[in-house]
Amino acid sequence: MFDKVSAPAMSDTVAQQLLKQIEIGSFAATGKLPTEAVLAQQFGVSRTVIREAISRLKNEGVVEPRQGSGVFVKEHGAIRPLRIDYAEAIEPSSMPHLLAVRRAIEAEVAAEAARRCTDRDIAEIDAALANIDEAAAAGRDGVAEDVAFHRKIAAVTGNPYFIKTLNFLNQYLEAGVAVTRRNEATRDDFSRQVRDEHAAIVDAIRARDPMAARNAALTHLYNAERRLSQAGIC
Amino acid sequence: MFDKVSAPAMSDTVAQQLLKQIEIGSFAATGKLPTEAVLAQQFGVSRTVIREAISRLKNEGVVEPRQGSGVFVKEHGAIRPLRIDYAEAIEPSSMPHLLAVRRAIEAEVAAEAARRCTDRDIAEIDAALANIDEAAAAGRDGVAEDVAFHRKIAAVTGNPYFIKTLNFLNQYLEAGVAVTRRNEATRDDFSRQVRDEHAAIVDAIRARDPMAARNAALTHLYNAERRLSQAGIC
DNA sequence: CCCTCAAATTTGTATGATGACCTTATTACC
DNA sequence: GGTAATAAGGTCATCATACAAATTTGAGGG
Repeated sequence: MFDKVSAPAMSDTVAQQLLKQIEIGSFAATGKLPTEAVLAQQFGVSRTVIREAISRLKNEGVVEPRQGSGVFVKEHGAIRPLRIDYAEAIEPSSMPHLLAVRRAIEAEVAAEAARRCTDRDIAEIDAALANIDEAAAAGRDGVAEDVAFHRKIAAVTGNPYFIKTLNFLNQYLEAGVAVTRRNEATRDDFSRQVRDEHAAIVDAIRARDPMAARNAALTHLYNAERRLSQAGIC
Repeated sequence: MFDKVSAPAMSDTVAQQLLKQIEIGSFAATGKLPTEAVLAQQFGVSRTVIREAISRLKNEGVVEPRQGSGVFVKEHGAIRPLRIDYAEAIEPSSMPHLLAVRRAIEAEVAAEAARRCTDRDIAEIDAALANIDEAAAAGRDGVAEDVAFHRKIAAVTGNPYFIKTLNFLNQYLEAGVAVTRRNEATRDDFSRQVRDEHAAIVDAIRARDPMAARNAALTHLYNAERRLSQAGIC
């Protein structure tokens, strides 16, 4: 019924572990993976599972199997895009990891925004903040306004990669965020807490205090994670 | 250059054709694909090939196989990977922006590492740090060792997305890092400064002090940016 | 009508075999 | 001795079969 419970899937875990080893550089010496038979023995699974795992890594452009020769790790001849497997990303266990990345970005975004923001930027951020309250007052969940608020702050940094990265992460976090906000809407203490945290970020930016802004953003996202876990998301 | 000639690879073509049929909506009626056995017969291949093809579509989030039930097409649309145009990324003006993203990640990585590291992790990080000195003593630039050091710290966080993101960023920053390290090697004050900054990060992690680790990492990367600009990179 | 439970269906995994292709070592020839 | 042809072994690609695990289905009993 609920897609979460269904699939630990051996080939998935093997692919994950292999990818991790590759990224760490375990096979950097030879530039190629052990044979399928050896891997099967190491992982304690059949060659079938190993082959499916390798097939995925091939599909992702991480490795290139050559018939008769071996499975070679592809050295980035081409720039490899940052891609996160959807099935893996929506696993509850992945949520804290994705949130950690977002936390890292948002913290630096806040600090950078505090350094570079103009008076006009601050006014726009204030407006975005007010929009969240309006949405709440209107009975909407305010997910879009919340996203817009954070996006506005990212925009004032003038760093397009912050925005890109956050947009990318939001693809995976969106569902969780929506649930949290719905959850927050039903609890006054949560709702007020989020408001205060947002206000703290804006205040620090307004004061042009990068350190305070960073800490405020960190606090906000640590608490967001806590709220998520209390909501049973992760 | 012409690596394509060798392997059309049956599972690839099957996956392509299946994807096309799915996009056309051939299975929209039932919402699920025919059984693997039927597909094998239709395509005139073995079930192995069908399974590999389906495995890829699953990996791409197009379908979701459920044991005992069937292979269902996921109405969920395309997740867009994070791509950065290479020509844009290597422009000097982009370098500070990419560095800012890296700074964000590294700071959180250091904090997280300080929280979760075991004694053994610390020993490995120490070893990675020593490797940099060894490389320097041997007259090498130590780029690989420097990268390995940061990667090791990222590894102890247990967060695969940190590693992925850093690897992704390194694709673009690699060149700049190499130049900086060569530049550092020629200036004792730079070299010593980098050593001290690295040591500060490790010390904070050893002390299990997330805040200090974050600040040490931030300092390191702010200074790295300064050194880059003094070297005329950006 | 509903509940239980067993059979049928379907994907997941394991195993063995064969072919295609590559690498390496050996051999034969000059 | 050097070089090219050849043989041997290793490795991935595919196939075929069998069994396990999970789900769906349907029959039977209350």
